Order: sequence, then C-alpha cells, then structure tokens
Amino acid sequence: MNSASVTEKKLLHALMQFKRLGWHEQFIRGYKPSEIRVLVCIKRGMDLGYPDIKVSEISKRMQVTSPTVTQLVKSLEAHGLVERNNDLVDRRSVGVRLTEKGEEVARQALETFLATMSGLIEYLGEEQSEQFIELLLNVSRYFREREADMLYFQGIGDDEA
Amino acid sequence: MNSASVTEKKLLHALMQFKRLGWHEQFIRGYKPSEIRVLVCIKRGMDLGYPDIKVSEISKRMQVTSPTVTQLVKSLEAHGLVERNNDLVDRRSVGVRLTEKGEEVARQALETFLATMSGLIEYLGEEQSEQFIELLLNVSRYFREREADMLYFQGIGDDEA
DNA sequence: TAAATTAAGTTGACAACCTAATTATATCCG
DNA sequence: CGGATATAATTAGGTTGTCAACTTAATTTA
Repeated sequence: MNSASVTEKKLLHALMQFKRLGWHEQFIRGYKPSEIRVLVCIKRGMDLGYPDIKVSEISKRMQVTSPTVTQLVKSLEAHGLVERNNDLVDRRSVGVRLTEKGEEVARQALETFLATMSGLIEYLGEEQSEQFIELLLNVSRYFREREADMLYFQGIGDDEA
Repeated sequence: MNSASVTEKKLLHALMQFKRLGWHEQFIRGYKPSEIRVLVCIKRGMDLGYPDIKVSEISKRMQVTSPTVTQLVKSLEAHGLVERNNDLVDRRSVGVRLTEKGEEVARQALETFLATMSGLIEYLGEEQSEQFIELLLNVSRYFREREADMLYFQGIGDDEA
C-alpha cells in the first residue's frame, strides 16, 4: 500500500482518540451535562434579547428531538433552574426561561467552558486555533454530507437468525 | 471583550458541531457500532500475528472497562462473529478470536472506514489532512491533561495503562 | 367546518457505558 | 504449605443521552 493508506490510518486513529475524549463535560455543580447544555442554549437566546424560548427552538438549536428537550426541561424545572409559561398567542407553545438560579448556573458553566477554550487556544496558539476551527467545520460538513448517502445502505439487511 | 473571546466562542461552536456528528458509525450490516469497534480491534491484533486476544487487552486498547467488553463479546459471540477459548496457561484468561464470518465483517467495516477517511483526505487535501491529524492529537492531549485535573473534583478514580 | 399540520408531552426502548460485587485462578511470601 | 493478595472475567444493576411511536391540544388551511 502507498502513503495514502498510511494517512488514512493516522486520520482514523486521530479521530478515534479525539472522539473518545469525554471532553470534560461531566459534572458541573451536580447537574447533568445535557441539562447544562440546555441551560446555556437558553442563556444564549436570552443574551440576544429573547428571554423566552420555545421547546421546538431548543430542539432545533441543540439538534435533538423535542421529547428529549421536554425531558430535560422537566428535570431543569424540578431543580428550579427554568420555568415554563404558556404562550398567550399560540397556546400550543410553551415559553421556557431561566430562573435567577438557572441563569447563575448557566453563567458559570459558560464561563468554565470559555475558560477551557481559552486554555486550548493558548495551548495551540492563535493561528493554529483558527485553523483548527476551520478544519473542524470542514470535516463536519464532509461527514454531514456523507451521512445522507449512508442512510441508503441502512436497509440492506442481510441478517441471519 | 477582546477578539480572544470571539475565537473561544467559535471554537466552542466548532467543537460542538463536530462532537454531535454521529460520525457515520451507526449500523453497518445490522451490527452495533461498538460491536464493530471490538471486531476491528481484534482484527488489528490478528493482522499483527495475534489471532487470540484477551478481554483485558481489548479493554485496554478500546479504553473501556472489562465488563463492557464482556458484554460486547457475548453479543458478538451470539452473532457468531467471535469465539472464546480458554487459555490453557492462565485459566482465568479467555482468548477471543474472530470467526470467518467475523473476520469478513471486520474486513468490510475497516474498508468502509478507510474509504471514508480516503474521501475525507481528498476533500481536505493532503496537506490540510496532515495538519488536521496533528491538531486533533494536540487537542486530545490538551483535554486529557486537563481531564486529569478535573477528575479530582469528581472522584472518578481511573488509571491509565 | 373538516382535514391537515404543528407543538408539546408520554411511554418505552436502546446503546454505550459505568461501578460494585462475585467467582475462579494465580502468585507471593512468611 | 497455606493464607493474603492480586488479577481475569463475569454478573448484576444503574446512568446518561437519545430516539421512535404515539397522544393530545391548538392552529391553519382548503
């Protein structure tokens, strides 16, 4: 085999290494990572001037299904980090917003994340960081495009017993 | 806020995008991704001249606990992709090896992966691919180093090989 | 207004892990 | 030798994150 094959294997290896990082997101004040992600998602909307966010909107932004969001929001509500309020215009909708406590947790989480990013940027250097960002987005694009193709293969069921 | 903060946010975003790629590893002939990974892991050993591999060895290489491996192997065995055989020297050990069918599935999976890698390399270009590999490994290193710090907070005692 | 669509929630499942405890050996050392 | 200790694998049970299938309620559209 030629050098291309070597690069392929190195790439596969590097990707596996990377993918298997739990990338540090466990824990944070006793809340589950997915909860934190919802919190931060809501906070981002809030910072842009939309304190209330719909479940469907969270779902879209986080790229998970709405049942998933419903569950997470329920749990966050139980912890007193968010509150729901019915939308008066469209009564199917539910507005989710952070409580003060939720905002605090979100703020802290975001800070922690950004500090980690900041550390990484320092570690890599500014230039390499920019490059890394671009490459990550490129690669994401590649996989996303290809994924559509792969679903066709899914139905090829040659199963046994 | 200076420009660093912008880079941090972009980086966070890019990482999230990337992380949330199921990176195409679902399914494959009806077998679970984790099963496939075990298969490929065993095959790699086989190609290096070690057809039998111990559970603990798989565990180490895949960086998952041995109960996890046991389960996966059990499932693979049920599908007729691997077989166990008792080690005669150390009777606590179990040697796992691919059946012919297992080898075929592993071969195909590896081929598919490498083709995907090959496509990606083409997509990025050789030079950028190399850069990407290096950056991934660097970043993995960064997170791993930092994770060690974070584990103190959690109490998740885990050692490396 | 009936039909279609959309928003959210409920239920039940599953993948991919983990920890703790258990069983069977193996090894080491007084 | 024989007990203490270490190691390999397994069993049992739990957690997280996610989804598909379905329901209910409300809204839009033909």
